Amino acid sequence: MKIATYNINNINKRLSNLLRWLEAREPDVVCLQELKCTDVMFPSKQLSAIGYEAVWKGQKSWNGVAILAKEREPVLTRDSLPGDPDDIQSRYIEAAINGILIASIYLPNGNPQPGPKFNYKLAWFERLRSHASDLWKMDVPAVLAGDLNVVPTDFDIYNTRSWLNNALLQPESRSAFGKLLQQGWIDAVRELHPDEPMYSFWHYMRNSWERDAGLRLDILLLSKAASKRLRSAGVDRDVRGHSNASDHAPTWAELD
DNA sequence: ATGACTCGTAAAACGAGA
Repeated sequence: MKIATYNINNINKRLSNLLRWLEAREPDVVCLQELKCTDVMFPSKQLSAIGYEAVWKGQKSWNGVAILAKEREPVLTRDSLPGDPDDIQSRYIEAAINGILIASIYLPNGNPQPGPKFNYKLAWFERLRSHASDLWKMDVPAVLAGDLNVVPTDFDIYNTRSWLNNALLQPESRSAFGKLLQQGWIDAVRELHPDEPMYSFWHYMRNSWERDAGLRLDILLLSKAASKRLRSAGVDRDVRGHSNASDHAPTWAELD
C-alpha cells in the first residue's frame, strides 16, 4: 500500500501535473496540501474519473488539505486539529483507509520570526504533539503525513547560510519535531535513506531546482504498527522538473 | 539584499509562501 504526501501548491492550477503523476505512479493514498481552493472548487469529478475518491477541507486563497484513495472511499475521522476552536485555517484532515489512520498535515510556515506567525506555528505544533500522543496511545496503524514546514537537521538542507533566520530551521521548530520522534513515530524516508539528503522542496527562486538547492520538508511519520510494515520509501524528484510544477515533490512510503 | 519566483487578489510594483 503506497501512501504519498504532496504539497500541490494550488490544485486547480496544477491539476494536469497531479493527474499525470497519479496515473504514472498509482499511489493508493495521497495526502495533499496547499489546495488553495474553496470546497466547491475542489476537482473531485476529475479525480474520480481516474479512480480516486477524496475527502477535503478547502479555504479561499490559502491552505487547504485533502486525502485521496484509489478505488476506496476514505472515511473521514476529523477535518481540523483539536485544541483551538478559533483556528479557522484549513491545515489538518484525517481519514481511515483500508485499516490505516491517515492524517494530511500542512503545518504553518511561521515566517517571519519572531512574531505572531511564528507563535502560531509553535502553538499549532504543540496541538499536533498532543493529538499525535493520543493517536500513538491507540496503538493502531497510523501515518502522519504532510508538509511539516521544518528542516529537521542541517543534513536536510543544501546549505544553511541564507536560512539561519528562517522559521523552518529555528531550534524551537526542530525541538517540536523532535518531540514527535520521542513519542516513537518513525520518519519513514529518513529511516530507509539515512545517508542521502532526500530533499522534497526546491524554491522557485535562484535556480534552486537546477542547483539541487533543496530542503526536506515533506515527511511521513509512522506509528509502531505501521512502521513494522514499512518496505520502501522515497521522493518522486522528477516531478519537480516538469513544466508548471509545484515547488514540492511527492514523497511516499510503501507498507505491506 | 525587506532581493530573487509564482500566484491570487484586488486596485498596492501587495502579500504569502519557505
